[in-house]
Parts: sequence; structure tokens; C-alpha cells
Amino acid sequence: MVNVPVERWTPERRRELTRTALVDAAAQVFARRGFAGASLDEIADAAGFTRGAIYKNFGSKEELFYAVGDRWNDITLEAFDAQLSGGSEDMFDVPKLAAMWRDTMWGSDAEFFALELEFTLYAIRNPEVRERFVAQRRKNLARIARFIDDHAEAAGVSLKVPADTLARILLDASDGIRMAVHIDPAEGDLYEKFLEMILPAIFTED
Amino acid sequence: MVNVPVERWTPERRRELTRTALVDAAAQVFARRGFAGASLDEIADAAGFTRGAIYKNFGSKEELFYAVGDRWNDITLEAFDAQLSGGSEDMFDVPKLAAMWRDTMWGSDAEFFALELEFTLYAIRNPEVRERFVAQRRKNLARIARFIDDHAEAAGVSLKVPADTLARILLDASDGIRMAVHIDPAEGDLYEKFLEMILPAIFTED
DNA sequence: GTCCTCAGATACGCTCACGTATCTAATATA
DNA sequence: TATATTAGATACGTGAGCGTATCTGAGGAC
Repeated sequence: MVNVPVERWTPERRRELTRTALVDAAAQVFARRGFAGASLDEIADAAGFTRGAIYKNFGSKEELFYAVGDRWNDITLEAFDAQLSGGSEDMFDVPKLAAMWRDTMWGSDAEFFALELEFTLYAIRNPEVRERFVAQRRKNLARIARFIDDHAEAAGVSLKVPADTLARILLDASDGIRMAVHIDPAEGDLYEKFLEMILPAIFTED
Repeated sequence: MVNVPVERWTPERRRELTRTALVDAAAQVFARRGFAGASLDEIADAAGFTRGAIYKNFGSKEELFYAVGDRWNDITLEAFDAQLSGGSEDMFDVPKLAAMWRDTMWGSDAEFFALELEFTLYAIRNPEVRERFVAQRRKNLARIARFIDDHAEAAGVSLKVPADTLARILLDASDGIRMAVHIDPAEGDLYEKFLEMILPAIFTED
């Protein structure tokens, strides 16, 4: 028998539940229609509420969008940590690395990739949002760079390129390839080929 | 004295002028606000007309958007051809290659990159538009692949990877890096570093 | 058991923007 | 010079959607 927390039906918990329901629904609708194209009615509907629930929990359409963004950041970061911490030492095993990369990307289906692009566009257009976006991005990059450094050391190889430059290139290229694959699935396993190509070029055996 | 074509003020020419004015203005506004967020009033205004002019020349907001897309395709293709045909044989000169890449990208400022992303998003969301988008993309890829093949031969090197795979990777990575740079200009000359890293890995001297 | 609080629903107003229908004036034709 | 055509402006109707203001009912406090 599972130990159920006592505060299971406390009002705060209820509120929290509708909040996340709204955010999840918003993520879907924003993904499908874009920020400007999405209507609060459709979002509320998808969550099984009305617009009243949205305005009780969020100040405006923008705030709801930000909430979706925050949640997305959290999930991405968790995914990164989960993958990067379970580090085997064979980081130069291409299929494994490629698979790991695939798993790291939250909801890699086209719809959620569209959401990601939507965030990017929003960030490009809004300087102050961009700040936060960039900060988040740098956190992710730092994590990857550290992962690379650690595992290069563990594997007894030395890098030809600084780990942070490498992290940027890997992440950016991955984004570009993901974009291509989502547009044209015929691209297939391009990221794997990319890794095969680039891995030998980045380190020298000690 | 310049030889002015006789049909300079023919009605067709006039119509053509307003059409392109509208398309140019639409490109700007769509870039700034996105497809759904842009208003036809703002577009007409930016072009120095009213909405009446738009509806005389285009059937709907979508058709205008498609017209912008077609124009963008034309320009991109021209840019590709211009750059790729003026081919020097030192295609493995990194700074030159990087500069060439930069020049190839039409309106590489953030606003027009946003427009590009907007097209991409639209294509991801609309299957039938995606068809055309992919077709265009493949044309560009074929051009790049052919360029690579030709110049590899001329330079007397042989590729470790098929030229079309290489073209895809270069284009996709470039897109990803461009995206990153537009979000965080601190990324700077990342594409150049990427090329430095990857070039030695792709061919073997004969 | 009664009252109070507040989450969420309902109702309302208002703006914005799309599309259409009509108007006007410039150019072409006769 | 008079008439026809049409590019683009003006005017209009309408719907969608945001935000606010009010309502309702369920759960907690006493």
C-alpha cells in the first residue's frame, strides 16, 4: 500500500493541479498555433476549464506563455542532468551518444519542436525575454561542457578544441539537424552521421 | 544616357511595382510580428498603400504570405548560385569559406532570420506547404552537393563522406549556428570554428 | 449548521482586424 | 473631348478574442 501524503486534497494542491493542467494544455495549443495564433478559449477548453480559470491563475496570455517556457526549461534541464549524470565512460561510442542525444530532447515530436522554435522566435523579438533565454542556454552549455571535460579526462584523451566551444558546436549543430529532420523526415539519422564524422576530429589519444 | 525601356509606365509595370512594394513590406512586418501577429493594415501602411491595394493584388493574408515565401526562395536560390558559381578552387580555405557562407545568407540580420524561422514553423504545421518547402530545400542541397563534388575533384582530394550527406550536414549545422548567433551574438564566429574543426575530417589528400 | 472564502464559470464590453462592397480618379481608347 | 476601365481608397459588416466584472457553489472555519 502506497503512503499517500495527507495534504492530498488541500486547496493549494487543487490549485496546483489546475495550474499544471492549464500549462500543459497551453503548451499543446501554443505548439500547434503559435503564440499569436493561439486563443485562450482553446487552451482553457483543452484543459477542461474556461477562460476564468486562466485569469485566476495567470495575469495574461503572456504570463501563461512564460509559465510554459519555465516548465519547458525545467524539463529540459532535468533531461540534461539525467542523461549527463548517468555517464558511462564510452562517450565516444557514436550510436550510444546519438541515442543519448535523442533521449535528451524533450518531446522530440514535431509539435513540441515547433514550441521550441516558437520560444526562440519570441526570444529573438523580445530583448528582455532573450536575456533569460540566453541565461538558460548558457547553463545548459556549461553542463555539456563540463560533461565533455570530465569524460575526456576519464577516457584519457585530450581535446583539440576547448570543451565549451565543442559544447556550443554540438548543441547548435544538433538544433539545426533536428530542425531539418522535423521538416524532412527523410533526413533520418543525420545526427549520427554527423557524430561519426566529427568525433575523430575533436580529440587526440594520449 | 541610359536606355530606358519603352514600357516604363505601362499599367502592368505599375501594378508590378505596387506588388513588390507590398511583398517587401509584408516581409518586414511578418518578420517582426509573425504570420498570425501581423496585420494587413500595418503591412499596407508600411508599403504606403491601404488594405484595398492588398486585396486587389492578393486573395488573402495567406496568399500574400506565400508570395513573400516565393520571393524569399528566389533570392536564396540566386544567392546560392551567385556564390557557388564564382567558385575559386580553394574551397578548403576556412576564412574564405566562412565569409562566403555569410554572404550567401540573405539579410542575415535577426529580423529576416526570424522570417525564415516563421516559414519553417509554417511549413512544419502545414503538410502541403511543407511539400513545397522540402522541394526547395532539396534543390538547394543538390546545388551545394554538386559544388562540393566539383571542387573536391578540382582540388584533387577525395571525400570520406558522400557529397550529399556532407551538404546536409553543412547546411543544417549552419542553420543551427545561425540560430544560436542570432539569439546570443556572443557566439560570434562559431561557424568559422566549426569549419576549422570539420574540414580536415571530411577529405583525404590523394 | 451557518457563514465565509475563493476557484472557477458566466456574462459583458470593447477593440482589432479580416474580408467585401462601393467609390473615385487616373489612364487608355475612341 | 467623351467614355470605359481599373488600381487603389474608403466605408461597412462581422467575428473573434482579450480582459474585466459579476456570479455560483463547494469546501473550510467557527
